Amino acid sequence: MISVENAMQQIKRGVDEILVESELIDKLKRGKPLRIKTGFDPTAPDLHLGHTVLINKMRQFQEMGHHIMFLIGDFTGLIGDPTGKSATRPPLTLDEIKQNAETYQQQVFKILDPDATEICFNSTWFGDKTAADMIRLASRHTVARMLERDDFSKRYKGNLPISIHEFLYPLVQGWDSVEMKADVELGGTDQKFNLLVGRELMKAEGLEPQITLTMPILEGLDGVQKMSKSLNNYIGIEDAPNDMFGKLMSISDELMWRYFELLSFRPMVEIGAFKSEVLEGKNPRDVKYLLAEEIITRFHDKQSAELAKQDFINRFARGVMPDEMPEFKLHGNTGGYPIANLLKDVQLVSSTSEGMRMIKQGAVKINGEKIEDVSLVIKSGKSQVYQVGKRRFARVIVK
RNA sequence: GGAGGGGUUCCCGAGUGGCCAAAGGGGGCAGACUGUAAAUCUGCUGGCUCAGCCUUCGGUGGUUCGAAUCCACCCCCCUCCA
Repeated sequence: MISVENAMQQIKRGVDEILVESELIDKLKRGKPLRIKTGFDPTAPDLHLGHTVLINKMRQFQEMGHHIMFLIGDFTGLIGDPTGKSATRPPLTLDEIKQNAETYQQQVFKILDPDATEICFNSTWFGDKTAADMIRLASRHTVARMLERDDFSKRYKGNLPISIHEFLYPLVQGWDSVEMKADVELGGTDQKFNLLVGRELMKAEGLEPQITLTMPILEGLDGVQKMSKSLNNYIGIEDAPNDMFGKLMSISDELMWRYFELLSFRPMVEIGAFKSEVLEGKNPRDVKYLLAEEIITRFHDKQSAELAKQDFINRFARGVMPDEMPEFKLHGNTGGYPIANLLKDVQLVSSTSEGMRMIKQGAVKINGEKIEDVSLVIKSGKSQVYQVGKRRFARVIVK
């Protein structure tokens, strides 16, 4: 095992806060593998890079030889985590939870070593708890303390609803730590409150309290709001290589360094070297290429990464049309196919109104030539390439 | 249980009988500029068979030539009192 000092240095990469750091050092000094807990709600079956910040940290611990416990909150999923929500979250059904949990595992093992990861379900110990048990657990915390939580107090002050069951969430999550005898629990910064409840419950049960380690929430493609599916600013780990490449290239230079720190497995020294090169005049785009290639290699493979890069350069740096694009065969009326309908029917736009707007704005091209006539009718004939904006293409033949 | 406030388009929020497909902002999309950067500027932002028509302001029903706006009942949220 590596030295404690060295380990701490690695562990602290990208971390937001460790509570309490000295306790973690003590635990590491014992030289035994630590029990590392991370919990996930089975709510979002499609993982994106934001989720992987935490998983990367787990992997790091795993590589150092610690025991990784991946907790699937199948019981907590019934509650719906109130964290960071400005509204009550609808609870999931059992079926949804089961299915999501499956998908979760498949995706997570693109980063973690499945053989060295323990998967836990909190229904194991909560499933047969009685109402009386829950009341006992609920008595462990006060309303005032709960309301200290940022998201609760905001909602409370903002006259927004908070359901009683949402108060149970942190308690249940905390109890998981007791059951799992966690040494360290990892979570996003928004989880800090929940993680600390775990600490307290462990103390109250006479256990050594867990260390809490929080990771920052990754910003989405816009660089401001957190990466999330609902904001549509995410890169899914199952996104196609070309999509990943494009999305990664579209982030700002500033954000790129953040992505390097939190998503890349390159040592910080190397990343620091990239930074100096850019300061000395290297085009940040070229460094961004490296990031994109690394990420795509991780979730697909090296070859796909290279192809994606080539495709990107052809398409955007040289303005070549992509080789692959969706193809459609349409059957027009005798009069032909009105352009706006055609664009809608091949899903380049979501409505004919939008199609017309796009034409008026000069965003629509046929075989690379801009069209201006909103009422253009496409006669049947050979296949042509239709383009809306810079990224949306389709090859269409009207019969 | 009582009193009061509120529910508007993707989000926030203005709108109290016709000039309302609904101000303003955010977000999004497109164009210019670029490295598909970012920032900035400009335009667009319900749908359709698109100079016209159709559907939308919590729900249902009503008043009216005409309703997001007025009335009735219902549903939901918040505040204060109990």
